[in-house]
Amino acid sequence: MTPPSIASRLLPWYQQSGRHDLPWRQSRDPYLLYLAEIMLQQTRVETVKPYFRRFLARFPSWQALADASLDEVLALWSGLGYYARARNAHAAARMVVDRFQGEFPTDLVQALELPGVGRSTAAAVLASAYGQRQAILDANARRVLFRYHGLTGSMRSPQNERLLWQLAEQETPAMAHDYNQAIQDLGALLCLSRKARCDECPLLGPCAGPCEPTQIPQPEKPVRYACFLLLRTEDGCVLLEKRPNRGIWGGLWALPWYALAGANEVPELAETLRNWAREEYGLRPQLGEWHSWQRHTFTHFHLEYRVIEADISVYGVGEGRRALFPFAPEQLAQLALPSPLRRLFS
DNA sequence: AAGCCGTGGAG
DNA sequence: TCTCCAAGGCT
Repeated sequence: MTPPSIASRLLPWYQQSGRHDLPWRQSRDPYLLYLAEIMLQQTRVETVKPYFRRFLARFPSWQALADASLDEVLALWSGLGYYARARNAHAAARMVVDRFQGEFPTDLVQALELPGVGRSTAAAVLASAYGQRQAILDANARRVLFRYHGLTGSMRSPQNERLLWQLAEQETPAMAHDYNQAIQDLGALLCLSRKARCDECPLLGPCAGPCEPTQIPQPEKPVRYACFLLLRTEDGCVLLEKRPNRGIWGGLWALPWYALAGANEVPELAETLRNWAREEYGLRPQLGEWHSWQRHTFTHFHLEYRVIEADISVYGVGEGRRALFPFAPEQLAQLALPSPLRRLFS
């Protein structure tokens, strides 16, 4: 007892009610479509729009992106999050230029060789850029297919994962480009995760209804504590260090991060910080004002941090184990900074 | 396979 | 204030 195909009802609705004004909707440029797909991973459309505009203006082609420094790429990604996407996009552009003759692959297997391009992203680009019949399975398509076919259990269970991909392939018509956009619009506009607007849905009837996947209880996020050292030189520069490409804020510029065991004040914390600054960075800062506690939530932990101001009179690069670089206040806006630091400096 | 990787809006 | 979650992919 299989329900009728989704496409027959979905496509007319899409023509009428779809989001046809999105900046990447009209183009068939593989580079532009690729960039949109990467930025949209785990990220809302409205958040992406201004980043997409700026990024495309500065890096309008594979070649432009490949020629850029990673530092500048990250600077334009700053605030968008999941910075591995930017590092991967930079590497992918170089791979397209060097290995694929400057063209996004037309073959799914080759597209999957690009770092940061998984099955759904590759399929989305091949469908929209080249008109191929390729099925996507993003959060929207997942939710729509899950409900339409009345699935039960967890969305992410291996069984449902296989089943959802199978359904995605099965439902995707030859006009995959329009269908892929349409099912994403349906998920974003009507088939919402919390309150599905079934009364307006073109799939009402054959759809099994707004059945919900069984929620896997998410483990509580642990809280970590830290203080950030805001070091200023006598000529007003701020000292920043480049974070390693792995881990939180990979490749971005940040303040020295001293991990604390807890939120409780330690009597000798100032002395500890001075010793740490000397051993790690070769500095002898004069500590100043504490900022108030702030909370920043990452994917898998909360960070409670406070900034402490500090002045240094003598500064030389390379005196400690870890390098710090001075930046004048007017330079900071152009840097690849994580959001909390962009706020701090603004 | 499950943990890792950001951020901001919605409720 | 807090949790949830959004055009996922990598290790």
